[in-house]
Amino acid sequence: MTGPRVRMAPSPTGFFHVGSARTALFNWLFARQNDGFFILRIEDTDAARNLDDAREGIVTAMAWLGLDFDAGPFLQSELWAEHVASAEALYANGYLYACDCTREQIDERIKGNAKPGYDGFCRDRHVVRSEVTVLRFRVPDEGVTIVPDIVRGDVSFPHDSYEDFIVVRSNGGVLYPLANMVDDRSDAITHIIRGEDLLPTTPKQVMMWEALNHCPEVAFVPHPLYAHLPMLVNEQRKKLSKRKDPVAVESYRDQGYLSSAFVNYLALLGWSPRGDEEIVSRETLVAQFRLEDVSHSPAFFDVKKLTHMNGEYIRALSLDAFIETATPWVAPWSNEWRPSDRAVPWSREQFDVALFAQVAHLVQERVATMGEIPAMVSFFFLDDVPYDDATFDKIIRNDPAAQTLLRSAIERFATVTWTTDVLHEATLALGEPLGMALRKSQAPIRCAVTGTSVGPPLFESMELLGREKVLQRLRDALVRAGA
RNA sequence: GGUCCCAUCGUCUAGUGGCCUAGGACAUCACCCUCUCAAGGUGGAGGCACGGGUUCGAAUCCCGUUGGGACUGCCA
Repeated sequence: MTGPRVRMAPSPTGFFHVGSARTALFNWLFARQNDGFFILRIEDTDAARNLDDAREGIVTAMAWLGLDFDAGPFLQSELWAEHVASAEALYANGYLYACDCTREQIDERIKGNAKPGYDGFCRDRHVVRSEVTVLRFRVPDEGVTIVPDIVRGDVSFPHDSYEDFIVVRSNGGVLYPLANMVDDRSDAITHIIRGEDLLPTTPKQVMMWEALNHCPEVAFVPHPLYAHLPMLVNEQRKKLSKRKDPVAVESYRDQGYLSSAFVNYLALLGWSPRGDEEIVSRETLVAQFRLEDVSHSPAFFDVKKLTHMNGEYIRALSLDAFIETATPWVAPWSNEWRPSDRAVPWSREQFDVALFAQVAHLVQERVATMGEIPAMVSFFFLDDVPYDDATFDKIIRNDPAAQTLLRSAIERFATVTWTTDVLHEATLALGEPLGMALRKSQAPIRCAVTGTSVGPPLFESMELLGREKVLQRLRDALVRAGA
């Protein structure tokens, strides 16, 4: 295995962030294309945030996205001893020094300073380590650190813009920049592909990586290359916020976005396939993806476009595949997995699998997400028609002509041959004496039968629903209208 | 404030000095199709932030301005 070694290192929050998903995807594409090795590592160093379910959530989301990893998931906390050993090596070789300043003391001291941040007060005080001292990294006073970045080229950071940052907490805990970097060393990571928000802290890691390579007791590890991906932003052009923006991958899955469409859309954020076609297979993604081609500017996560693409993917499904895919949304009780927090409007007894199979083709081309299906077909399964009151008033209650048409429809439909075509012709004929074109005459019937003015083709729906139910609904509508 | 990143239609992007009268996609508008709604088809409107250079020639290279963003924790 001579290919690159990459890793995805999400922190365990309650859900999988779309930004993490995009980062994971780009790592995965890079690894798969180059016969590389992809590692999943969960950054659970901060004990307060450590959640037991988080690991399972991340693994589940990765599986849904179809991003398989070659090793892991590892927990960063399990490598605690190595982090400490690396910190001790840095300390022993003079790269770290102890500091017993409190936040208050520092703030007081630097109040008037032009440059914010720690002032290096303890650099040469040889403070004795204790449970109140932290370990700080001695940042060179002059010079720059260069971050080699595949996306942006070499980025140079002046040392004097960095304070002597804390590496080890007073309680002995090793902070993220070191822990994360030590893990990358032990995993022999060759390419660090992550969000641009990490770019400013990268020089710290580069400095410490180099320092470690200079420690005689530490094995030399060649420096990795970086690829900082452009941020995913909201409409306000701010970094996607987990509080204000819809960023949970799980919620997109629950709403009925297909993972294939989701992945395809994610790939388009900061990258684009060759040619004019944006809907491309996973294989094409793997074949064409280039880190060098990743764009430099932030990308807005546009749900509208995602939704459109999802509709295209749904329509491209075979009818059988569509029915199978739809099952969790229409018959959640029959599946292992079902969308969370999604109640179906009908009961298990009311639902009719065979009928749904016949209805499916009518809705397949009308929905953009699987979650839209129930509302569109509920009138097939519900005993009481789910009337939309405003529509009912407008189309039937306040329209005497519509009521007249309904009466004649009841009479006519009682004897007519029960097929789509005949129903179509009959409705056309019913409207003529009233001076109603078909688009006008079908409206009250549609409203009476389906409860609303929009939906699947009416006459096919009526055929599938059956004569008895249709006639009953027509009569009920008149009663409801008080006519 | 400091450091760094970024800048093509409203949005995602193609474009790597002449193929650009700037291409595609989403959104939007119009028309067609049509039993509603979609889908589909056709067409339209819409962009190189600004100012200087470099060059025979700049969306493309350089500088500056402006604008946006990220980071700046004993979080990750």
